[in-house]
Amino acid sequence: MSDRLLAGLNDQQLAAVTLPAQPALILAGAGSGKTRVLTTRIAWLIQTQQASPQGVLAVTFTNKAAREMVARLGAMLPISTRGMWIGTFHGLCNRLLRAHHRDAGLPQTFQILDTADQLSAIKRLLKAHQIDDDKYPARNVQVFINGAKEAGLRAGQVEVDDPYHRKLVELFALYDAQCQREGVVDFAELLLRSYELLQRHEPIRSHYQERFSHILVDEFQDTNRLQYRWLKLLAGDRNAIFAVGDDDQSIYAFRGAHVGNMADFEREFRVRNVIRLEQNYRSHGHILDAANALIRHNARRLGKNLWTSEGSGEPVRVFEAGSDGLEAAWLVDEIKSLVADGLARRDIAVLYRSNAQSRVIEHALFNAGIPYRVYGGLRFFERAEVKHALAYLRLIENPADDTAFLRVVNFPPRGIGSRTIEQLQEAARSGGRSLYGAVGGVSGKGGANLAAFAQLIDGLRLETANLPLAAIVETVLARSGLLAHYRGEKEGAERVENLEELVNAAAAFVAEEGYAQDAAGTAADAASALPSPLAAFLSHAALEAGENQAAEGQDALQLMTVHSAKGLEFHAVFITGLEEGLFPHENSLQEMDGLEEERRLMYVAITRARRRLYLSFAQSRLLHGQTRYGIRSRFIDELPEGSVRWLTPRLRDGGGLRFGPWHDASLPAAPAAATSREKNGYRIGQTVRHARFGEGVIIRLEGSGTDARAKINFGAQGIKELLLAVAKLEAA
DNA sequence: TCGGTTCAGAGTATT
DNA sequence: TCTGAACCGA
Repeated sequence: MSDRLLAGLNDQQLAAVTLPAQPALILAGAGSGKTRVLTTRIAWLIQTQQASPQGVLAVTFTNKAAREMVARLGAMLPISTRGMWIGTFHGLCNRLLRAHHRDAGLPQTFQILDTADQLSAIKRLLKAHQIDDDKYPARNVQVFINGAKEAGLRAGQVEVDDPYHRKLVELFALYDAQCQREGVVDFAELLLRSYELLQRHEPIRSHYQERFSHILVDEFQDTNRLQYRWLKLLAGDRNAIFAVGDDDQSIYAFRGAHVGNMADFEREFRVRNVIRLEQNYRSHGHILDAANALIRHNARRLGKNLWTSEGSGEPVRVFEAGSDGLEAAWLVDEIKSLVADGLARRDIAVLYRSNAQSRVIEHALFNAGIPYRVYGGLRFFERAEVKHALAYLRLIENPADDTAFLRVVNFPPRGIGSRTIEQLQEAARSGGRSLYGAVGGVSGKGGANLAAFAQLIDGLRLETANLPLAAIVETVLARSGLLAHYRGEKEGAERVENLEELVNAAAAFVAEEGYAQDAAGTAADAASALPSPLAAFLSHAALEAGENQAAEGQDALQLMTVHSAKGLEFHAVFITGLEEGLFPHENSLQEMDGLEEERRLMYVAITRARRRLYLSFAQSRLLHGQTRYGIRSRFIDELPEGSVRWLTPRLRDGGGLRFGPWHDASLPAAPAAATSREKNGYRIGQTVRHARFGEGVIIRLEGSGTDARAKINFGAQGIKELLLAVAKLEAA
């Protein structure tokens, strides 16, 4: 059984999957089977009983990655993945805080502010304290606060030496106090708060440290400083962190990612097991040669070189266009011929550095009648009408949520204008209460309207108390007047649809996800009562904003930024706008290590392509209303000539475009699985000690009698095959 | 409260 | 050039 699990892994993958419980760093190149290693590792640990499903904690950055891990694990193991701690940093922290809300100093019903909610909370704060918003724009304050939190710092811990920053720190403290009063936490707070929870409460800390015998981290290069400390704290003395990442694909420094965490981890945890996954199962040789050559221009790397057992394939094609319009026109022609040759549109991606570049391309595609999908944009739970509905739901759960209150107090319009709101805010401030709590403090017509609104919320709370989640949502939509309001609007049809979709989402949440899922295996951890289905749904809405584009039905070309292409792969990839100033972006050149990050971004872009890669740039481009003349990106010149073919006269002859048949390389066939169980009292997964090699894990048992042999992974010492009769193994 | 006008800014993004 | 936010008048 475990042999089947391990079948088909290459040597490095096998070594990684079966490592002993020690700190390990896996440098997983693009397309090297990273997710497979992660999930197989978990399955291996569980199947060989080195860990129980409850004893594993696996953390990712996106819900998508977490879902994929759960799905693949479910396919590998006949166990329920429910109740396992596999999720995003934020999702897991939320779980921790829900279970220990009291110790974390939060109300049971605490709600999560998304980025937009946080910004409006800050705006409100600035207004209340009459801060000059020219000097302190809400956006900057937000960046400052989140930056501090992501570095693990509270207001009192930020060191400042000028009046400007002193004021920011002051606002930081006021903001935190406001959140505390309102019972809300922002994204960064989820992490910081749960870090502090573990740090300050020894029993809770040791409980989880003992429970999680194995911690696995995906995309380790993207962790920020706080996440690193969080992991370290949770790992305790055991230190069994299995970190998988690729420093060459670190492209999120701008949002706090600290690649240095990889080197820090290696040093601080004295990692003896650095394993490189360099065999690439995705791209043909020329594409990998281009990627390798490009990334070699970066100085600070842990070092890695991708290779493939497939052939060189086709060279990378480069096209020079006269203008951005002509670049798009060429793109259209090229895509048409790819499609004519039988390639599915969904297997072709057009990548660009910044969103604004999509416009010209979309225009050309639209005129040519080529179906396409643009990634990025508003997600389901971010739509105004959905956020309105959620605000009502939040108020039912937690009336002190002023952000939610202000969002819907006069929506749909009910005669509560800015005057009334000001009076209410004054009453709330002087009484030290929430807006909701201060409703009685406003007199006159506005006051009456406010009272009616408060009654509406109270009524909803009572009415929905015992209803199933979907019915709660339905009731709120009807009684709040939201549905009626949008039905009466000329162009409200889509909004009405979205609101109806919200009811479906609620029903699906209960049915599929099962809000009580968390409780299944973790009842012992949950010191307090479970959150209500409504609270769970609201967290879900904040933590998972949903799809960012609809209609995936038809076969459409894929348009996206290079950033959003990370982790994806396509048969054919176009990287467009390869001009100095655009890619690498001019703003990045001023930044510390900015150029290297841009180069990594290019590396990510190149390694998305399986079979065919196009690079293009334009001599002129309309930017901010003005024609800019660009020169081709240095990144093109950093590619090896032998792997590149110019389609326009430049370095080499132009030459006609020829297309070969598509070769689809499948993964190498898995060797036939052998069977083995216990031998001479040893079993697979067992940790043993060898006089010379130290501790290792048995990964295979073969032969019998005097010929009985064991294959053992000794981590840094490598994988050895030993005769059981000769080697003196002790059970560790 | 809405709708039009003016003005600044324009990079990448998940939770 | 285009977009979104802020602002002012009806």
